[in-house]
Amino acid sequence: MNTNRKKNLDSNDAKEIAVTAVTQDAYSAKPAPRVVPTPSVRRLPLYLRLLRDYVAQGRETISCTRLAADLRFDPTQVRKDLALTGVVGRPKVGYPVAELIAAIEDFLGWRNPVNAVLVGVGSLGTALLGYNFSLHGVNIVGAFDAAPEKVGQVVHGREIMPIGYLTHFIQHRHIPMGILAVPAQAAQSVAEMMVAGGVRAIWNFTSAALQLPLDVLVERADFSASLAVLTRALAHGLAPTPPKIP
Amino acid sequence: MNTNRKKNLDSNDAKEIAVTAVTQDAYSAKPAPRVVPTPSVRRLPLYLRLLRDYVAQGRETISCTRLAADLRFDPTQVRKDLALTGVVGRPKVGYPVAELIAAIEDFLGWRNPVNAVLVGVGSLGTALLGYNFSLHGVNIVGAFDAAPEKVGQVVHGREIMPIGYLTHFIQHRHIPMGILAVPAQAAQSVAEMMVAGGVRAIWNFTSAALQLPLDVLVERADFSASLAVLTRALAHGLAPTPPKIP
DNA sequence: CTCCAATGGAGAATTTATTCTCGATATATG
DNA sequence: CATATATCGAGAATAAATTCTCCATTGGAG
Repeated sequence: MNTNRKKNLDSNDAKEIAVTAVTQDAYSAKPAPRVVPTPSVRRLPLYLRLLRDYVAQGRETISCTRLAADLRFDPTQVRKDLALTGVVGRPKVGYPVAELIAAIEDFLGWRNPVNAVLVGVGSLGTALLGYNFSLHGVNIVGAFDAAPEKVGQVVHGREIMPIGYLTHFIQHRHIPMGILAVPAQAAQSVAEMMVAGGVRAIWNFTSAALQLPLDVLVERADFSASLAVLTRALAHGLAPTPPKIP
Repeated sequence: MNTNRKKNLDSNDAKEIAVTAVTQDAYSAKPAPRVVPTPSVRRLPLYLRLLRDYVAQGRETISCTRLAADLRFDPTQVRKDLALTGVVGRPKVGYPVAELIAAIEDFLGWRNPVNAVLVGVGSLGTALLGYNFSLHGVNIVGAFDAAPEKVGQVVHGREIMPIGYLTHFIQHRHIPMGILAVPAQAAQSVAEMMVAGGVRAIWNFTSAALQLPLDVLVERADFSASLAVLTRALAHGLAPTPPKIP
């Protein structure tokens, strides 16, 4: 009964297709739709990965039929997802690969990485520090840990700072994102420090359910959800193999 | 149009509530529903985590109202999710905590862990080997890597074996699950080896879109999906802060 | 013992996501 | 130049997930 937040802006989204640049470029961008399905956002990186492969193979255009076949998706779903980026395809040809890549990166904010801090330099935290997420929209610019013996160590080029500095560091450098890789018991209090510093989003690798202000976006990344899907399927005679007899 | 696999058995699921053991236990199990929403399965571990906290606090029963408040979920959603386990609650009291825990673990198959092999002992693979997933339904019983210098090393108590042994190992020990933590370029070929060995599910930490038989369940665990949600939100003025004005 | 308030259960209603259908368009072919 | 066909775009139809509504039950208060 409460979630009427988009009711007031979903009435004017169907009447402004292809008004811009009808003539010259043919691959013209449409205004991006205002409301975006989260599952589509999650799928976009998959397209991106594949599109880069196509570039490596020298392709300049790609049809959604082909994309769908490679991903085992429904072609219509691919079209709807790609429509989010505003790139338009051409009949009989497909979408321009290079433009699509750029548009997806733009859409996801992956051309302008945001800064982030990571807290909890255990085995997972260390692994995360080892990745370079700058092509995925995130730069980890600080690492923190509660264990005094870890403070001062340098892991993957970053010196570990004490938790006591966390809030001030975030505040002072205007860090918008925190990565939580601490033990579950510590999660809530560390998350609160992050929020106190002004973080607007948290990537939560712990199994804790965080209690935070509603305007802080928490993305759950702990392993138990996907494990649940896998083990449940294996225990109960596996996913019933969608028959698909069209 | 094709997915009519449940149509023929959804007619007889509403008329047999609380027929078993009406008198003595009161917390009687109902027959589990046949079709299960995946989002619900993903949420079950969250309940489990919270329920264990409640046990630690000495609670014996818990209302879905309270659970929902702690998780910021809708109470009805909590009820529907818990109904999957077959545990029934009592008005004015709530659900029996201990029974719920057991029922969720059973439902997810977490009381009888399945064996799994892990391939790719890089930083992420090493971190995964360090976790003990046996309370989450999985025992990693073998680790493999392509790099000759890693083979023979012992990581978190497991000796790394050469990739060449992978298929035979899976086949011989009837391993139902593979964990993919290799570089994306190697993902497809390693996945095929796993499938050749007889694996029925793959936990895929790579960014590759695997092309495998449809009866092999692939659960995507790579980081790009959740990063996409986070960075897109941060780039475009964040999740519109659900106003919640009831 | 009777009434009240909290609660779970079931199904309906709504919202969200996916898939289907159709028409338009651009390229290739003859 | 005319025609056939692969493809996209949009909207409709379907399916899935979430939320709402109502009712029955239970324990506690008076």
